[in-house]
Amino acid sequence: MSISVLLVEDDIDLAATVVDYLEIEGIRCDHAANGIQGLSLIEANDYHVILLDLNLPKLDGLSVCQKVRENSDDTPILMLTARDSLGDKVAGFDAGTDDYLVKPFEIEELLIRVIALSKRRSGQASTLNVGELTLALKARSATYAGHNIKLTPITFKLLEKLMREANKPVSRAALMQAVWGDEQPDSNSLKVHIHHLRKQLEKVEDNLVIETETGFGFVLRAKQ
Amino acid sequence: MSISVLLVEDDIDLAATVVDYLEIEGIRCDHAANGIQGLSLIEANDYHVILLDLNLPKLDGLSVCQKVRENSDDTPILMLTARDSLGDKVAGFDAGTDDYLVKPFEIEELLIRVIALSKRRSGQASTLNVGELTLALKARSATYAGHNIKLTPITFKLLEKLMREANKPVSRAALMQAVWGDEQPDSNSLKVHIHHLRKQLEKVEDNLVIETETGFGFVLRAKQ
DNA sequence: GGGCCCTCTTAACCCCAGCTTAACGCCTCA
DNA sequence: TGAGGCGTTAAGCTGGGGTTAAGAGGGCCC
Repeated sequence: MSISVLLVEDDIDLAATVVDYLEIEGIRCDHAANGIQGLSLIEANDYHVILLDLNLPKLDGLSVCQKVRENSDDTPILMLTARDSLGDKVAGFDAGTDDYLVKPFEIEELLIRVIALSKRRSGQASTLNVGELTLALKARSATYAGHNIKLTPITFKLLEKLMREANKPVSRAALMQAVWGDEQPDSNSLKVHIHHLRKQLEKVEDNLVIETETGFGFVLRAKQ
Repeated sequence: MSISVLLVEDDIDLAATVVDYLEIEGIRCDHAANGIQGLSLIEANDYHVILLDLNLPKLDGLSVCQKVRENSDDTPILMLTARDSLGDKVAGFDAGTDDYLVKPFEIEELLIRVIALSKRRSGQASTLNVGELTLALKARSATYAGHNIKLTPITFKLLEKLMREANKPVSRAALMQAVWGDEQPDSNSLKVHIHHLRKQLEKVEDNLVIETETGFGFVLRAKQ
C-alpha cells in the first residue's frame, strides 16, 4: 500500500515542490496552508507521516504537534524548521516530534526520512486517556481513577480499541479485527472478554461504561 | 454491482474520451456540461463517484461540491483541475472533495482512483440533516429538535435511507433493499417499522412527517 | 519432566429486545 | 359494495447478548 502524507506548510512554492516531488515518487501528499486546517485534515484522515512547518499562520507547528499527541494520535511527525537553534529542538521533542529537517533541505533527504518514518508508528503517544481511565501502551497497564486494572493480552487490545474510538460505537467486526486480526475464533469469545472488561470497570466507582449497541457493537463512554 | 459515475466537464472532447474509456471498463458514466445540470443530475440519481471539473460554466466545481455536501450527500467527489491552481486544492478540501487529479492526467490513473473512491463513502458528511432532524451516522444516534430519538438497527437504516432521499418519494422496493438487502422478509414488516419511526417523530413537536405515496412508497418531508 | 497457574476458547444456559407475523379495521376507488 | 392498500396492534418467536464454568494449551518454576 502506498504512503500518504500531510504537509502543513505556508510557503506555497515550497509546498508545491514537495507535493509534486512526493507524488512523482508515488507518495500521496495532501497539503494544508495553516495549522488549523492541518489539524482538521489530520483528524479526518489517517496519514502515515505528518510534515509540519514550525512557523505557521493561525497555529504554529509545535502547538499542532501537541494537539495531535493530546488526541492520542501517534502518527510520526517530521518538523521542518528554518531555525536550527537548540532551544527549538528541545521544545520540539517535548511536544512529541519524531524527526527534524532544517531548511533549506535537499528534497531527496526529505523523501528518505518520510519513507523511514512511515515504517514505524511514532510511539510518542504512549498513553491513551478517557475520563479517569489511563492506558499505558508500552507498560501494557491501565489505571482507572487511581486503581490498577488488570489486563490480559486480549482485554488489553480490546480496551485499546475501545479507548481509541471512545464515544463512538465500534462494530463487532472492527473489535474482532483489532484483537485477533484475520484469524478469528469461531465462537463467542468476544462477549466473554467484554464481560471481563466490564467487571474490571465495575469494580471501580466511576462513570465509564461499555454500552452495547444492539445488532452492531459496543461503545466506551461516560454514563448517561 | 457495477459502478456508476457522473462526469461534470465542459470540454466536450475530454468528456467523450473519459466516458468512452470508463464504459469500456464497465463503469456507467453520465455526463453534464455545466454545474447547474450536474447538480440536478446528482439530485436525481445515486452515483457512486462524482468527477468535477474545477472550471465550469454557470456554476464552478467548488460551488457544486459545497452544495452537494450541504444536501448531506456524501458521495465521493474527485476534482479535476489545471496544474497551476494549488490554492484551489486547499479550497477544495474545505469544500469537501475527496481526491484530486491534475490535468492533463493519464486515463488509467483516473480509472484507478474512481474504483478506489467507489469503495468508500466519503465520510465527509458524517451526519445527515433534514430540518431539525440530525442523524449521526458514526454515533448511530439521532436527535430531533433537541430530543433524542431511539433507533433500533432497522429503524436506523430506514431513517438513513429516508433522510438521504429527503423530499423525494422512496419506493418500497428501495427501502426494503436499503434495510434488508437481498434477503427480505415475506410479510408486512416494512410498514410496522415505518409505524415505529412515525411514532418516534410524532413524540416531538415539529414539522417533519413520513408521508405515504399510495402504491409506491414513502417520503420524509416537512408538513404541507 | 512434572505440576501449577494463567489465560483463552468453547459451550451451555437464560433472558429479553427487537423482529416478524398475522389479524383486524379503516379508507379509497372502481 | 367489495377489493386492495394502508395503519395499528399485539402475540410469539428468534437470535443476540449476558453469564458462568469446564477444559485445553502454554509458560514457568522447581
